[in-house]
Amino acid sequence: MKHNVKTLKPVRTSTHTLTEAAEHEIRTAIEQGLYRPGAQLPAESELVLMLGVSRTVVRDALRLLEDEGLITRRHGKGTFVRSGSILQNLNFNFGTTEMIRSANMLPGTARAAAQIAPATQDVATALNVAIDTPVITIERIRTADQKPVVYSWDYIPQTLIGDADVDAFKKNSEDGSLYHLLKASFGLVIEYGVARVLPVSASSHVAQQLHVAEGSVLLCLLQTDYTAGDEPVLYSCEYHLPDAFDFIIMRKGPRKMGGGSSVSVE
Amino acid sequence: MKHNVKTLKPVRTSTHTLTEAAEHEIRTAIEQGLYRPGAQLPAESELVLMLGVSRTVVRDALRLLEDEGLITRRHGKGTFVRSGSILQNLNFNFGTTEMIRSANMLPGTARAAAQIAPATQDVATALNVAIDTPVITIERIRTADQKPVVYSWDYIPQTLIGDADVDAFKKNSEDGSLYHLLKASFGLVIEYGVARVLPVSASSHVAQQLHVAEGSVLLCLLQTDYTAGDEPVLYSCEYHLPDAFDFIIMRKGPRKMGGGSSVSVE
DNA sequence: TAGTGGTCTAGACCACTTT
DNA sequence: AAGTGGTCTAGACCACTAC
Repeated sequence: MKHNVKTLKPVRTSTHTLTEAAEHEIRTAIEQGLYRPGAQLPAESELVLMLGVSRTVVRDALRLLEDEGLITRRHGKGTFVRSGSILQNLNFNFGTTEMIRSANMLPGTARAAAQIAPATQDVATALNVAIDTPVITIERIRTADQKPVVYSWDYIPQTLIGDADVDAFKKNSEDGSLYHLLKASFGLVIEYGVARVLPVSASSHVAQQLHVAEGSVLLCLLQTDYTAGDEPVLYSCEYHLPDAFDFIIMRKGPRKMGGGSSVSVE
Repeated sequence: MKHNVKTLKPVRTSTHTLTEAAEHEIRTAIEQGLYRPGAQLPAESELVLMLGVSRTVVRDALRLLEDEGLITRRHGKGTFVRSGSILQNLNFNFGTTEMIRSANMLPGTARAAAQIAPATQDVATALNVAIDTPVITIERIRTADQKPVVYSWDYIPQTLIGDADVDAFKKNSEDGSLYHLLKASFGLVIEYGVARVLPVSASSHVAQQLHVAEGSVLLCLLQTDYTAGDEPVLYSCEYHLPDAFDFIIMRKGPRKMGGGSSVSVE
């Protein structure tokens, strides 16, 4: 067997680990059609040679792609490209804009308002601040192909932001990602979110914003986003039209709960 | 620093990896209160000594616990026990029974019926069989503390089961986990599930089963469960009372999408 | 028997946090 | 400077799947 072994070993920088670089290369190869859905990827040992990295790096990269649903690995058989990659996957924390875009629709904002208001009980609890603490409050109607699909409220503690920037939020929130704004302007990097999902009946106010009948069924996503240090940064309440998207969740397990072991921590 | 270093190195068996054994030990130590919420776990290097395994095993075990939400790891600081562990976590694929039990309620079945019927379009698509293929069809009303909370339909291709076992399903489905039955009786091990979550309005039939008004808002979970070989085994349609449980999802990211790298796959 | 992914070791160096 | 978790290496052996 011959292979084009490349040894373009990258320099590890603070922003790119070898694993991330390897993952990106494999993903790109798949997306460009070098490995088609259903096809088998080179063996891990091959990838080690091709990428010039250790097997640990290759395996970590493949694990990322597997978590994402892009590939599957089968013991003794090989690694294969998945037939249909799963989108709208709630296991990943993308914003509404990105979600609409990935559905091949045009994202937009029909209305955006930002102000500073005292935290209600729910908001205060979610953000772990005292009730009535001032929070940046953003109300938005998001559209896909000009049609309203999501009505949302976002809350950010003012203390995390500093003053006088409410307008920046209003301006930014019209087109873009809050995540990006929080990172770029305030150095707040969201690491993960915890979402509650529940079915609701549209109140007259919400119904009006989304152009549906009062009492229509909607999906409500209540989400708190945290930094790596587990500090709550952003609380969101989103009302989704049920027809607009398919929300999908990959559920691992059931877990093989380990029985008696003989290793001991004390 | 002194530590009770135990070197009870377990034998790796086909059912228990070292990683699983280590994970179980650490989890047990936490659950028994040895490490309380907010407290710091021993450093990875300490755990290596205490458990008598390599750092790889320790890290893999900690990763499992982190995915589960039991601990958090902070670069440069340490590993800590989470304050409140997250239950009803939709990232994991437990059955309704287990879910009710973990909410400290008494699980039960108000009604269970099993029969063989031809697959409808939806069922056939989900299970990747031809339309009208015979499938085991199970209808159930699940109760928590005697109160109906979930109305569900489960579908399993008959070819996976062999004949004449419909009654086993009826009998078993009254108390227990389909997952367990599938594994114990037919060797079908579920590795993961893909769920669609959507809000619905209760039809008159469903409303009657759950003792709610017609048109009430319900959460519908449409889930397909797969084996390790990505073969669909079980398709479920569950209608949940919105008040009964809080469904929670941990969402990773937003991802730091890697920019240009210099590793090449070809 | 050969090839695959899964597990595991022992050790190194790096980046982040605290003292 | 010391301690932590994060990344990476090189190599070994195991378990599963095919031929």
